[in-house]
Amino acid sequence: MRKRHKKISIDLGELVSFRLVETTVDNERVFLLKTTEGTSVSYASTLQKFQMEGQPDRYFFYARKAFEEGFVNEQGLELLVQMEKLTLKEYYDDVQSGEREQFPHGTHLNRANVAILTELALETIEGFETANREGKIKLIRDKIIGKNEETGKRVLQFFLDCGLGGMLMHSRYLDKKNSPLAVLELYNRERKLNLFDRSQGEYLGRWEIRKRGMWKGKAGKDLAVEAIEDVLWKIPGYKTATREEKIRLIRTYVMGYRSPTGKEHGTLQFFKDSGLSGMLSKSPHLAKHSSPPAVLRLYDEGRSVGLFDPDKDDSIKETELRRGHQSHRYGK
DNA sequence: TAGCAAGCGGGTTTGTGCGA
DNA sequence: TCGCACAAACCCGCTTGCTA
Repeated sequence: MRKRHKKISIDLGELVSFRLVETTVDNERVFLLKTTEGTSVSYASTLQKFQMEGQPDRYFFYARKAFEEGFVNEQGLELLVQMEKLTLKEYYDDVQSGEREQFPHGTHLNRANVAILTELALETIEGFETANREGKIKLIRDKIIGKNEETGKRVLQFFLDCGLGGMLMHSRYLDKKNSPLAVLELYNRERKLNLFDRSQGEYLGRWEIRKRGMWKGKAGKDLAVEAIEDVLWKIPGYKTATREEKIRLIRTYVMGYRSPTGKEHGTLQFFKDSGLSGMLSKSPHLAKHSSPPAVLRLYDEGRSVGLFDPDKDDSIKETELRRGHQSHRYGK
């Protein structure tokens, strides 16, 4: 056990005198209130120690008072409200069942709490808890990104239905309010899952989780290029292919794309079916909206592949893209 | 501090016209 | 006939303001 904070003696009602100590219990960082009479372990037993079981809001009142009076800094306050997963699970279940209207005050002031609550919500998805990284990615993609086919709900609604609306709205550790992407990014960071790591074979594209204004500005342009590249990387062998092979693969799998829905086909439908219809119709970085040449040119400009290199015979011609290039069709 | 609701604005979907 | 190109409607992420 290592001491972190200086001893503070303060009269705060039942919290007669205590000092703040950080330690690790079962590999989980927890905060202890050490009183002059002994040590209380974890958030739950701290409440027990001070006869505040079932009164977390009262405990937070004192913790906040300690902060306001300068006995603990912001980091200290965060540690004071750090809860172990078991305790959070009880609060989570109480909120879900309606027994508790909301999470105790201060719950969302701790980064780890936010990650645990996100995890508890995700673990309501069957198989998530035991899934490996790839399994988790698949479940996130299938069950909460985009419209869930069973519930018809999207990712934000998933977290709202899990009772995490307050957390999404108020936690200081989320980059944006009510942003499902911010929640998943924090969970990903805290759990070190590398869900968005593009160097891995399977990963979540940052563009897969919708965000307001996501296609705007330089960041939006970079994201668009990344999204197009992600989609092309799904073509077997594309990621490591030479320029010539890339062009051949694009002609075969993109320009010659046959949609399984049997409606539209070709380049545009390839990108639509890959989840880029929104970018196609709204990205301000496309010379034309929903234009296959514009999409591939944006990608080519961003990655310098040389798809349209006028000095090379095998380059893609815009005329090939303006209409469906029937000679490239496959799969029918 | 947490939760809720309303409203805005932007992303997504859908429908249709047009040209090769 | 096919699929690109565009517009409009719809949906949902996000902000704001209010209350408990």
